[in-house]
Amino acid sequence: MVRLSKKVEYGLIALRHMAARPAGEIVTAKEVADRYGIPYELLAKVLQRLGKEGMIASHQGVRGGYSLARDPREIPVSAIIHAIEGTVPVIAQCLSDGPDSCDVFNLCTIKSPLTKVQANIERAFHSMTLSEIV
Amino acid sequence: MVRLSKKVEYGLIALRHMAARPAGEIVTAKEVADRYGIPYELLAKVLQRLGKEGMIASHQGVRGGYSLARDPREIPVSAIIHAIEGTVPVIAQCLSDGPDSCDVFNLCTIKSPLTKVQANIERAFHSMTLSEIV
DNA sequence: CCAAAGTCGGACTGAAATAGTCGTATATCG
DNA sequence: CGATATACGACTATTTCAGTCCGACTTTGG
Repeated sequence: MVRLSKKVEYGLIALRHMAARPAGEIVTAKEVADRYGIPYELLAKVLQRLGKEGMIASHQGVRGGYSLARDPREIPVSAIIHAIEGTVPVIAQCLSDGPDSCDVFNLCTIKSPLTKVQANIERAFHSMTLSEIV
Repeated sequence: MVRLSKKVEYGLIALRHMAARPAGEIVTAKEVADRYGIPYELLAKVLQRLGKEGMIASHQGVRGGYSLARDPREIPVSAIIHAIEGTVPVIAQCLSDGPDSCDVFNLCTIKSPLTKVQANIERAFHSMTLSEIV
């Protein structure tokens, strides 16, 4: 399968929600969760993560919440995915770095052609910004 | 994560292996499994699947095995993925048809923009054929 | 005919990733 | 102080994926 995680979907929905209203306006996690039927606790974690990555600004306390930290036109979808998942999405195991890379795949004959496809996919995610998610 | 399954990787390796030798030559599952260190039983299933989908021809019996059924230049990678996974890879849950489609995602604001990304990814897989996997 | 070498195909198990929950701490405002 | 937020880690449940096992069928060759 080639599929984004629910976390990423939720993150995109929340960010879009913020982008669709006046810049700087504060939105709470609960508000978004209720609005879109997303489990609150899970969304909260996603937003915390996005906060840590500098994608959104967090405001604690009683009138707190989150607000977009950047211009939606300058936030590519790829950055959102990366912020939430931590790792860069890699199409096939034999392309990944680190210890779990090619153990079986020393003999892997597929590696180099797949890097091209990989590049295409990354471009697809990189060329779309939050502002385009209308 | 955005990643192909092992089955697809194994399938690609096997098909490439066949494409790299004289057309019509018969190759056994065991042969490929040994050559690339792939679990035999799993590869066998993948090849069975590819056979059912008409991607390769199966030959039963003692001198049996598999052979490519089509010109490698006419087999796009997308067809291979589709044959093995059964379903079309869909980037996000809200894009899929059927019962598990939008239950939470009626309110999903992300659907239409993601279809564009989806189309890009499909194009990436569609534009590469087996013959290009050198 | 029969045995060996193949494919065919479903049921099963184990491991790992993902989704979701819970509890508690901390900050802020009125 | 008390209500309302975020912060954060530990825990559980669910699903998906990888891999295994087993029995059946098919063909070739002796």
